Amino acid sequence: MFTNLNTDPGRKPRLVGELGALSHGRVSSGEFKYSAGMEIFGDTEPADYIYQVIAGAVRIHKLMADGRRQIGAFHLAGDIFGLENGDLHRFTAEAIVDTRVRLIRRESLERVANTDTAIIRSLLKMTSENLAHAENHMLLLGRKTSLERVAAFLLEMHRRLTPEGAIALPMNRRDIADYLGITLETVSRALSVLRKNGLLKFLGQTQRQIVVVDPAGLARLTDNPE
Amino acid sequence: MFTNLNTDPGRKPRLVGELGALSHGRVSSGEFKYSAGMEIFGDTEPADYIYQVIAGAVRIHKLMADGRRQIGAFHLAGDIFGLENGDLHRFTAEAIVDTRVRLIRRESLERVANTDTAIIRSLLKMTSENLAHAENHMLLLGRKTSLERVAAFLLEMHRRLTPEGAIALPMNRRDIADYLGITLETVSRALSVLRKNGLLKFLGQTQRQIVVVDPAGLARLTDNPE
DNA sequence: CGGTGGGTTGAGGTATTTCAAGGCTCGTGG
DNA sequence: CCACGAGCCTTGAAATACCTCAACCCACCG
Repeated sequence: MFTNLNTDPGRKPRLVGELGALSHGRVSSGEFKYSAGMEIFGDTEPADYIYQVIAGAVRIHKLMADGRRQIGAFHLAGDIFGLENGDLHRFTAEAIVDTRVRLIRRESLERVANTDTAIIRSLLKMTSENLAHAENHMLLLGRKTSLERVAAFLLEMHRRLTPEGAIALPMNRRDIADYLGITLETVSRALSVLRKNGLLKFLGQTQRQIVVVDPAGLARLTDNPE
Repeated sequence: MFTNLNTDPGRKPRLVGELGALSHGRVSSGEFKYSAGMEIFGDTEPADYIYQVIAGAVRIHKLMADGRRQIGAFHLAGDIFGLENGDLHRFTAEAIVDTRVRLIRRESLERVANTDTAIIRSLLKMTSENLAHAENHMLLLGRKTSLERVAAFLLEMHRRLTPEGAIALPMNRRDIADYLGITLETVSRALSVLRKNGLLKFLGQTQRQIVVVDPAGLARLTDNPE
């Protein structure tokens, strides 16, 4: 019943509002499916396309030589990702679950942008939103405790994929850990603490857990600007 | 002799290249001086101006309710800061040392941007550069050891304010610590280790230290994408 | 000169990591 | 249709990187 909360294709794609030209057919775009775990693009690859999640979930990350990983963001239905100013991608992007994605040729976007300032403004707005997210995430990574990080994560997911109140998390504990800069065991322990304090419930024991949170209670634990 | 390396007003301001209109006098701008420690703008204040460092150094930070601080970036001669997409600043900005700053009315920039796509493109480019910096910093804050963080910091400063090879750091240990998400004692210990390993020299014991680094050696210690 | 604002270093404490074991779910193939 | 392995999650116990607290030093300034 709750299984597809997060991948609901009925959700209104945000891009339509953001980049009017796309819906006017002035920019060439295609659609593509990636199954869980597939790489969408790699770090330092040429950024020939930008992407929009139609349904599913995507993680973007950086990897260190010894395997340490930092996930910079999760992208959910409606989100744009892979937008770069330079010629190369700065993250690797992978589908977390089976995911449908719209592809837009960058070249075609550039062409339209030359004559249409609204398009560039949209790109600027999206880049600014990514920047604001990264800035808040720096505070989390630099200064918050593990409990605060996990509370902030749940609040973010609550805000982004819950009209009703139940969250079906598409990502596993390792993904959450690499997003929050802690280990998967610490994530698990923090979730247990929150559950014991009644700020969190697991509905059903099915692999991808469905979660109900108490946003006001969690907000008291973190210092979230969002 | 090295005292003012970092605040050299002779350095070519980067803005001239970035925002041509400013040098054409089509955007109203003024100049202002802030002494060390002064606040330039505060978190959640209206973003009526954008700023360019002419000489000196600025830190921008977020503060938690209990005083924990995360510095998002240091801005040096030539850098633009305070550029927001929304109406409010998302950081507090303070002068680290005595600093000269150029102010540009946002309203006046907006007006020009309506007719000049080059301006919006410049804003997009600058925002993207800030984003790229934040993305790299997330990896540092989430996954690097204290030694790797300090090495990365020194490399960044080396790249940004050293044509010659000596760095006069404008910020103190607490600022560095809050930028790197560690404590000032840990910064100090890491610097001592680097010094013992010959990757770093202090020139002169004067309050604001001058530092000479071995970039290749430091690079081996971190995983820096920059 | 005495105080203040850095900075370094040591010793001990602690949050988080690491290592390890065990349980649950689900898909697959005998 | 059941057995089994793989993936995921949780929990415990021990190790450790970093933090906290504290002492001390030095440079600078009124």
